[in-house]
Amino acid sequence: MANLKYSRQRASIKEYLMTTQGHPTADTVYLHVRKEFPHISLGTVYRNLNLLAEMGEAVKISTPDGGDRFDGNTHPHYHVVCTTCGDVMDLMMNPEYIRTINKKASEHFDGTIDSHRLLFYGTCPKCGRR
Amino acid sequence: MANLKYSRQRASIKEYLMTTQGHPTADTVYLHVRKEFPHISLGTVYRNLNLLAEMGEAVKISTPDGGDRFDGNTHPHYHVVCTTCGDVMDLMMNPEYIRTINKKASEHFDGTIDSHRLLFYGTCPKCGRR
DNA sequence: GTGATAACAGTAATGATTATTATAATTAGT
DNA sequence: ACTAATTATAATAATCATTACTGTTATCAC
Repeated sequence: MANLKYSRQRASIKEYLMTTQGHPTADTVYLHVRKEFPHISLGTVYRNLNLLAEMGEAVKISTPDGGDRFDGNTHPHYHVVCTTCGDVMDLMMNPEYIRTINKKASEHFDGTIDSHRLLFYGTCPKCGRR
Repeated sequence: MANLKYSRQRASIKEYLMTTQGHPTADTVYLHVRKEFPHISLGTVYRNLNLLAEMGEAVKISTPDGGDRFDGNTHPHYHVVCTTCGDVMDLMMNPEYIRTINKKASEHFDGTIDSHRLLFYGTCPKCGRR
């Protein structure tokens, strides 16, 4: 774990994830970090995003629609995909309830439930008023 | 809807989905249907699987790990991915509870929640006893 | 500083899926 | 049943997101 050297690029990627409100794709991160490091490559962005996710300093959000997204907010929470504009938003939920879902599932499964991925679909406030 | 012609290939794909216990990938379906139609192409399998899913005669299960899977069981239910063997199993849950999740999420989101995708991770009974 | 090691940029490769196109099968009209 | 119109097929090419590889450069322990 300590055998991970510092890199300006990774620091910049993390900085961007922490400050942005949205849930950027690797490509979006790439376009932004490029302003600071014009020669950064998309492969480096992917590698560092996955490194950050492994270290628990970021969260990878897999969506079946389009590419994966990344979130600097590591508190356990869910996400909503707006089916109109495609935007991804946070959905904070009681951690207690999150555990409850696993427990409930265990009752219906003859094995062990460790975790789950939950993604909501709906309409965001912006697209809703129309 | 009626402008959909019959095809032996699609019938065979559906037949396989209905009778198999598992949750095959497009490739697995391809390998099986091939026994009856040695000249079927993977593209045809994909197109018909998606057609069946659109018509509500099958369900597409998107997993972030590996390719999509398909299920002939169209009753609303969830799935568990065994983190040991990679197998995908059904997890029947009270439809009431499924609706409850959307309702609960709505309370924490300033917009509309229409649906959700939920995938569990755990250990299947077979891998568990070891 | 020096050298080992990890990170980098650039590019090639992969894997799953979708699009394209010419040919074949299926339905509909007569 | 015969022929034309329509739609599906097979084969291939294209796409998209992501990962792996290669040689070069930066970081860190000594």
